[in-house]
Amino acid sequence: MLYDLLIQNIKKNIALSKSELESICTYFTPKQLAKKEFLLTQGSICKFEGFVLEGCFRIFTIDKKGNENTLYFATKDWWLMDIDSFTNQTPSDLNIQALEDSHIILISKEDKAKLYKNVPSTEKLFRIMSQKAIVAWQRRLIRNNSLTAKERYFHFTNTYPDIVTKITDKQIASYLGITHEFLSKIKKSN
Amino acid sequence: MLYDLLIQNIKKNIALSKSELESICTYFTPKQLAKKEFLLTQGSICKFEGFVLEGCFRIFTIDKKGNENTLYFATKDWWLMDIDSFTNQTPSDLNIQALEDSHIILISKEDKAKLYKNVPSTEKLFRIMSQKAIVAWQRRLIRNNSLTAKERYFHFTNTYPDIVTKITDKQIASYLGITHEFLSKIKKSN
DNA sequence: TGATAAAGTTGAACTAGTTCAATAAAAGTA
DNA sequence: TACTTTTATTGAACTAGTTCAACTTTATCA
Repeated sequence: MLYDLLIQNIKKNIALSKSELESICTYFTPKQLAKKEFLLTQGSICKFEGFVLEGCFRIFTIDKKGNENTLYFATKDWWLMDIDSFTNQTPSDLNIQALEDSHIILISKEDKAKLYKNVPSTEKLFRIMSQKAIVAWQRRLIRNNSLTAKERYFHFTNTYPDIVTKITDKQIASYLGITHEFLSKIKKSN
Repeated sequence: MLYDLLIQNIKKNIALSKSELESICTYFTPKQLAKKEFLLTQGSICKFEGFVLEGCFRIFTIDKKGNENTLYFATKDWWLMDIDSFTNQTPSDLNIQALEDSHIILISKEDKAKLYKNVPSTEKLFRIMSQKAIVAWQRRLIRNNSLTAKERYFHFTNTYPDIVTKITDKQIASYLGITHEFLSKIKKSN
């Protein structure tokens, strides 16, 4: 079923009743995106929180020098949003682009508020999810400061072998914080 | 009063009743730390979540090469913990050290669980706090990848002028992800 | 107060990673 | 199928940041 993956994702974080899980699902609506299509562009307001059922996305910024900086990739079972823009309804710094034909489910800001109200245990759910995300961001930061580009590259390919098959080296480089030319040299050196 | 700062901190995130706020405070116990004293050391389990009333702390790791990597500094009005170790009661990767005589309040894992149960709105409070933290970590990561060391140094000193007065250049360097020798050269170059 | 440790500075040699430009390979499109 | 655009590779010159070592300044504390 459409919402099975979402239910499994929730269950990884918290034990909820069947009726709670079913209720949560009703707040999400499906959406398809074609390859290269943008779900969010820098400067616009993030009106949804998304969850990937199928496909792959890249979440990235473009800085003043024109360089792309990839924050993360989201495939099946990942969440998708600009938390800041979604929460405060302010212009986003992020771009979210489908890297292949993709299938997601979305919840709007208004429905998210209703969800918190009508299914109070979702507060705990999203608290736990957020706390796990903090840990992941902290670890990424430490890796960026303590590992070489080569070590980071191998950490990435070992940790996300499934994502690696869906993205270009240029995109990996923008995730690792190096130029794609240097990534090419890293790959050759081993 | 002892808990005024905590109450103000909570109010920045969520509107709670006076009784809820007072109830929350009862779960926290005060603790003093002398300069250089550790609240948490790498390998041990984080048994508390802390909030700084006075003083300054450094949260850092030491990697395999022996290099220190500062995750953040916490002064008055900052939270203090290893979320991962606290949540899962697993050995911590982090060190938390007082940089001056400090005054904090702590809540244990058991009391935090009781707090969530007895004051359900704290789920929302900590969800909101966690989401703000994610935004901050994401921005830091983007800055690290898109700014030069010199730009990061000035961003840090402009953003946290109060913290700068309490820490050494060596500690700033370990936060910026550069050597202290290079930081010294950055400072001279301007 | 003086002694000792720690932090900060400086310079020279080095290296990880960048920049630019040219070319090759692959993917998208008609 | 050929044409165009994007991605990947490679080399040479460069630069941001490191390493090491010597020295100076500032904290610490008995």
